[in-house]
Amino acid sequence: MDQRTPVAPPSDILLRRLSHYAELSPAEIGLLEAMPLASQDVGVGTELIVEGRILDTPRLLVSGWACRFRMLPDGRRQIFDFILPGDMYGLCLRPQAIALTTAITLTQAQIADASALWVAIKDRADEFPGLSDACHSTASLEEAYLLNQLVRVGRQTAYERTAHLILEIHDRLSAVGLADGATIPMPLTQETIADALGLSVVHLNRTLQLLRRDHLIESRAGFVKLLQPEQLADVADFHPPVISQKRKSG
Amino acid sequence: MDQRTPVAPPSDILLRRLSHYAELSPAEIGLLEAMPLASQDVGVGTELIVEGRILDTPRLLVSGWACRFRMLPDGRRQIFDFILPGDMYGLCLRPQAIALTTAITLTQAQIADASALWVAIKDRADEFPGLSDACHSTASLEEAYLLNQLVRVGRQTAYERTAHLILEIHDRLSAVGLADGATIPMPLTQETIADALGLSVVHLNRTLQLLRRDHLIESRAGFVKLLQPEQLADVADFHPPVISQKRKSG
DNA sequence: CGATCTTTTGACTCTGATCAACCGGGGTGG
DNA sequence: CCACCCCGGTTGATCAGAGTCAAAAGATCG
Repeated sequence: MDQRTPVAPPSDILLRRLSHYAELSPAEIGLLEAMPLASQDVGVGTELIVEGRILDTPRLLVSGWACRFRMLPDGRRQIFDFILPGDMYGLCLRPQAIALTTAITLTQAQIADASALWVAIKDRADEFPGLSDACHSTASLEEAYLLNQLVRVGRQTAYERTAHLILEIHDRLSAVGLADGATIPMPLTQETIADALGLSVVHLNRTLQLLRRDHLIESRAGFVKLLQPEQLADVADFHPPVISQKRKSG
Repeated sequence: MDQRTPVAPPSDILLRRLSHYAELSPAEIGLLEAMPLASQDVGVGTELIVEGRILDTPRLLVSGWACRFRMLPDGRRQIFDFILPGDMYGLCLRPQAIALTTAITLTQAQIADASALWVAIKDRADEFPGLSDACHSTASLEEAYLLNQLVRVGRQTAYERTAHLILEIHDRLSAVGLADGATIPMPLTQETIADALGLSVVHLNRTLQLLRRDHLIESRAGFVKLLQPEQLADVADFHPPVISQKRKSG
């Protein structure tokens, strides 16, 4: 029944994630592990961020999926980005910033407080250079995803957009160890995906069928498998975001 | 011939801009005025930011327009946002961040170095709280514009998008005193606007004609006039971004 | 006064939206 | 246990918004 990640301390997924972006010292790893292990369960549709409120309670999405979005008066919805397991939200590098969008959970989810991490990189950045770097990297990534989203929605065809989004999600889930090779969980309804891609549900459905018929993806009950990642990346013009200069050369 | 802003020190436009977001102390105003008055002239198509390069040279666009964009391999272009007079660019609150997009000038432009401001808010934020606040606000605004852009392009019709963008630009130009009431300079070609709105030039042209026919705007040689701003805001569902809590109440 | 760029117009196409109905599974309540 | 219902996915038919192609008409600029 419960399809959430098998029991693992909240710090685990975050540790896995941040390690990708910087070398973490034992002290830093210690800090992550000392972060409150208690995580809270919330149901579908829970508001994680409320537009207009001050962003002062950094949190970690331990499991489950969420999204940031905006509604138009007549019910049209645009999803800006997805918040995936291991992502932090409700924080902003700018002090006293207020939330520009609302965010809600799209599945059951577990959330944990991330204030400790926040304090560490904010007030004691020099003690925790790795954490600081890694958090800055995740902020850059978020911006990169937003730009990708804009290109998808603004200039790509339905076919390209869909492929591109799938690749991006695969990339992100891989980074936190939630991809099983080319197979990723896909708990989103087609309606949700459509609202992210700026398409109608019906058209998205047909586009997915096309991708399947072209043997680029395979999808069954809550999962998507990338059959030919290279071709897919080719049609979508997908490039994993580059957010830092290579530090090691030669 | 030369339609740039009448001679005014570079610090002027920035001062006008930042004063909107925070009370500036005499010391802070002094700092802005002491910023190198020398501004450099550059032609159309000059690269202001190069994707992949480290963002370490904060600059001020004193006059002229620019944009950030990305190209697809087959020539399609998505413009992410516009850089207007009084905007800063080439900086990032995150240290050692690398540019996620390229930016080029769309008109002749004047640019000035903004390192002084940068140093002030970065290393001596407590001495310059107003400047610091104001700069953070502009960063938030940039993000808000990006989100607006996504809604336009993802969920609005051509008619709505066009109206929305015009209103946003009017707002931004007003903030730096470049709007003459409801009339704003519009140095962009329709091709450029189309690339921002995710439309074809032909369709944008027809959409503009519709807006004119509906007496919502008027446009002539390099200028646009908003004839019925309220109606326009209504069709576009336009709301000026709110990026800070009201500080004064009662 | 050409040459080039931008805007405009016309005709046609097509991608993607809309409307409506149906299917299938899982939960629920009688 | 079964009927019902609701939700999400699928299909079909039709429509319309927006793209494409092509060319003309204005602007601008050496």
